[in-house]
Amino acid sequence: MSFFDTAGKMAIGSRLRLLTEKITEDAGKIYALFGVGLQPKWFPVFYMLANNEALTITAIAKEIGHSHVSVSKIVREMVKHGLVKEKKDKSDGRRNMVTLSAAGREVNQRLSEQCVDVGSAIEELSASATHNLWEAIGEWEFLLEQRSLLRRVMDQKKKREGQEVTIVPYSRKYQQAFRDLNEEWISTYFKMEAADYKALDNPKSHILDKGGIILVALYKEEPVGVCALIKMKDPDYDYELAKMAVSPRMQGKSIGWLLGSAIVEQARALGARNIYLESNTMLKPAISLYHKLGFQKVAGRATPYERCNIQMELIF
Amino acid sequence: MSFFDTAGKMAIGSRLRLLTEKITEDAGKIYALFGVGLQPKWFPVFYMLANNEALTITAIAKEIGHSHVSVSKIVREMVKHGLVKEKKDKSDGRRNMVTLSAAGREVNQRLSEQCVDVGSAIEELSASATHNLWEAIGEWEFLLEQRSLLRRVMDQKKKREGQEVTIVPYSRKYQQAFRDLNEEWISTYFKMEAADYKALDNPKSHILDKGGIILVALYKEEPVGVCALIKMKDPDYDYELAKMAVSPRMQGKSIGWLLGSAIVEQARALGARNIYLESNTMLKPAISLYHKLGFQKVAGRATPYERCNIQMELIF
DNA sequence: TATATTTATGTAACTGGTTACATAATTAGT
DNA sequence: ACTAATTATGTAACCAGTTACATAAATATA
Repeated sequence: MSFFDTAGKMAIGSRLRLLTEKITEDAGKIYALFGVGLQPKWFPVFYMLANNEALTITAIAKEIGHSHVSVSKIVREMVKHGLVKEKKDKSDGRRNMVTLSAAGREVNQRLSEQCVDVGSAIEELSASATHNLWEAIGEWEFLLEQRSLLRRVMDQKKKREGQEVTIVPYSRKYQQAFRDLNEEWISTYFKMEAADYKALDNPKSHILDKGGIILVALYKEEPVGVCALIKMKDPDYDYELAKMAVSPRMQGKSIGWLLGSAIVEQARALGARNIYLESNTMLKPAISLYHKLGFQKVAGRATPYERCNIQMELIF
Repeated sequence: MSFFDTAGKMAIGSRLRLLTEKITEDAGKIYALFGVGLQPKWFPVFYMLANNEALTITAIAKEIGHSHVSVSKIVREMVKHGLVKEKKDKSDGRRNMVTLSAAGREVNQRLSEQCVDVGSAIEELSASATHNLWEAIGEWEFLLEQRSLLRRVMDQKKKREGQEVTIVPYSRKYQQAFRDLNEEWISTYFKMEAADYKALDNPKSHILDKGGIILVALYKEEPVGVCALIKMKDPDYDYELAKMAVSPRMQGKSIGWLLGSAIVEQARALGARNIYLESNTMLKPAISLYHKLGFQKVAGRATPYERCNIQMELIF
């Protein structure tokens, strides 16, 4: 069974399941060996009851990490075997108070010997291993609690894909993409306005020839994001960041951040004192991106765009 | 959920199951995230097929540690999703050869990216833990392969119970036990003989008063084993080890060994040159115990017992 | 060469859990 | 004081595996 050696970490779930199963199987035999009339799967519930006067189904479930349904079933089985008793709580009609019966307490006595032997067997096992499984499980539980495996994989994916994104300067072949990517989000959230058509249809004359810049983000050769830096005729501001668009199919790959920081870098290289931009508070991810890039909200100015309800600036 | 902290090692199965479950759950979401049309539970089978031209159900099962039934089901599901193909083996009509379909190979391409990200996520996770779960699992698999958990617990039990056994000298109150324990095994395997009754009914006059010794093994105050050292009137032998009996309900606690070595010790203290005994080869555990105590088979001598077919001696 | 054993696979039923949904009792918010 | 939300529990159906048993093909053996 070299599978786990070659398949690597992808099979960790499978591997854990197998180990769990092997241990559970032996656990069954161990209970039989000690002649304690207890099923292994009852143990967590039984243990909780042995160490508490009376507990509700839900309380047990929460403590041992099972679903309440599972606990409910187990309790039912144990009642049938005379190990526990159920009693409705007087002060709360929903609660089903479960307690160990006399027979259950008697079993608990005998169980303690088993606990000792299992404990020392595992102790001995751990002692002959260089890596402590028990501690390792505890750590994983903790680490996964902090940030789930899913989250961690998502982050890795983003990181890897981000490395596959390249930012290149605009050229004729990206004109269609420049228009389409912008039209896509604008018409999703708002309506295309006259000023949009002017800039999107004539990027060269309206942006580049006037001393502006357009950058394109490529993912596997395909343009998936664009961003423009437009020269402003304004005494207060040198450039405007505008027409930033990222394909919705490419969200979550930091493309916006890569484009944004590249454009800011270019502006700095061009000797800009500042950058201005207009947006809408509806576009939360965009606003938060601008924040991360260093932009700050500024008081209202005139704008040709109806959809603009927030204005920001970045001072170098 | 402090359960695992207090319940200790007895709950290791439960704890492993919970961790496994959490990981499996996230695994499902990860497959969804990558849009690879693969169910997590298919992975081990899929992986094996991706790395081998064609495999039989059983071969896959053996390699990934599932039952063949499970593999059979998984293959059926994957066939329905067009990922694999089945084909009867021409040279062996029982074999069902399974291979990846073109679609399956295509999925394999996309899966590789996922493998990379999952691999690095787990790598990163391991790096931030001080105890290496992966290695620990490997070690446990190995150690449990060597000696199962059941075996280890059995050994612990024996050891602990052995420590609770005390060997005490015979006194009047053990006369009944001395008789009953011996009669129990003799009449199970053979028939009580005249010589038996003589010794068992009058231990004082027949054994002790003639310079012999009787030892009793107590487990929780109860006599559970007996053994006699009888002075022999023989030029060759000083003492005979006889009437050794251990309650069948107390087997597997090394009581025989404790009694035997105590009696050998006493004989040595009495200045014996040797010990003689008679037994029957049918009683395998007894013979092997005598061997462990240092007894060797000797040639035939006269004996009052019909059941005797082997004679042994221990030379100091 | 006929028969017994082993091997490959499938079907049915079980197991130890789960989620989804339902219901009744309690608590909170106006 | 009433309605909405929450909590405790149960029932039904599902899930990913298992074992037990059945069958057919191949191999070993007398």
